[in-house]
Amino acid sequence: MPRQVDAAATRRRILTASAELMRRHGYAGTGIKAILTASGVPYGSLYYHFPGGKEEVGVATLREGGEAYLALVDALLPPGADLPTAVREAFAGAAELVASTDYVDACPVATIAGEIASTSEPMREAAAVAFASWIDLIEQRLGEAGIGTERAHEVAVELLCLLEGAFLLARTARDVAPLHITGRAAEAAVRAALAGVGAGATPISS
Amino acid sequence: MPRQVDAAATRRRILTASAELMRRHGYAGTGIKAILTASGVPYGSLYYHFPGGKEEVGVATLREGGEAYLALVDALLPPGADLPTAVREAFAGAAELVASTDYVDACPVATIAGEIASTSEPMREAAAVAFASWIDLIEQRLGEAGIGTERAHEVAVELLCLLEGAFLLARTARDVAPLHITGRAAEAAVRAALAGVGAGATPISS
DNA sequence: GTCTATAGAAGGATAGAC
DNA sequence: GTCTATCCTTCTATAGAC
Repeated sequence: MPRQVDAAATRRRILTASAELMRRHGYAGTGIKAILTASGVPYGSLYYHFPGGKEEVGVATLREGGEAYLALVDALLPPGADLPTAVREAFAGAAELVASTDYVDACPVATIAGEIASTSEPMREAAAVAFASWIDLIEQRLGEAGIGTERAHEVAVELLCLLEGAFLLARTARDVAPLHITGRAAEAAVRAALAGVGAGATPISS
Repeated sequence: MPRQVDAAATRRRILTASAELMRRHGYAGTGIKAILTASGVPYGSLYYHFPGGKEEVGVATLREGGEAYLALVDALLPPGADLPTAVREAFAGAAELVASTDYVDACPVATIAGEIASTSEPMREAAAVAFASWIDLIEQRLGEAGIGTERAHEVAVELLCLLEGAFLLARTARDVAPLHITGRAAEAAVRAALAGVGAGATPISS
């Protein structure tokens, strides 16, 4: 069935183009035609794969971005990693990425999410799922390091907020300084949480 | 000269409508016609006051939002305030605002900034100026509390990133929890910075 | 599954009367 | 300074051939 293979490839081409365009121009600023032109896919094919039209493309784009970044978090914070160091390096890597792409590539979800949070329920939910999945994974890694569940959740949220805020400031100012500053703050927050581990809770033994 | 008064009023009506619409639908998602309808201003008047068209309206909207929030920061963090408490209350107030407006009113700059950062230089610069003005003021207040200039700048950036990230997560998840979590983190960050004041630097005497 | 043509609405902007 | 009429482009979406 080469048809199915082509179909999957077409879908992927659409989503790749959509992600790239929406990251630069936002959701409302990205036209279906622009996605078609960039992906080399004709009009009819898009509506075959995404009968829900632009909004469905947006939802799928957010989902893909969410999964991609979840894999990235998993790679940057592997089980058993030295968390403060890993976190610092993650922020440093983010700074490199942003600068090397001339301040367009940052979070694949944030830009779209901020734009449609009060406009499209399906897209808002997809973005919320993506954020929650990242927080859950970070929280899990912090928990494995001995930090209590509730505290681990708070620190995970804090780290993501620092990163998203820094992404926004860095792109707006065209300056990676916010990512380095928040990187240090994130490292400190993780260290502080780890320092509280010995007092009462059971630390990891190895 | 009642003409001038009316002119200023017209300009204000346009910017008020623009801010409200762009906060909800983003920049690209807000049409000139929608601004006209919402403000009750006719087509020609808008292009008289903003010859640069939509982009000039966007720049002015960002500028106004920046000034409004600068005044808000000034009110929330008055000179001589107990900073950890003031910061915690600021985040709590932000949570109330966001929830009470059904998760549409948050930062008047962030949503637009993320959308146009890679698209419109004039608007990007206006957003950057707004962010920088807030950071400068926060930094000044931290400095007045005895925190060294460099450290004060870092903490100011950290606080703003926490707030912006939390705004995004809260609006996306329709849940104010991120604002409460980051509020505690922000308070802790300020306390930690203040704790380091006595060691070498001159603390405020009063 | 793929492609083209086109409908129908909405977009930004301008001209020119008042 | 204000207002209306209108131009032209762009947008999303659909119909129907292949």
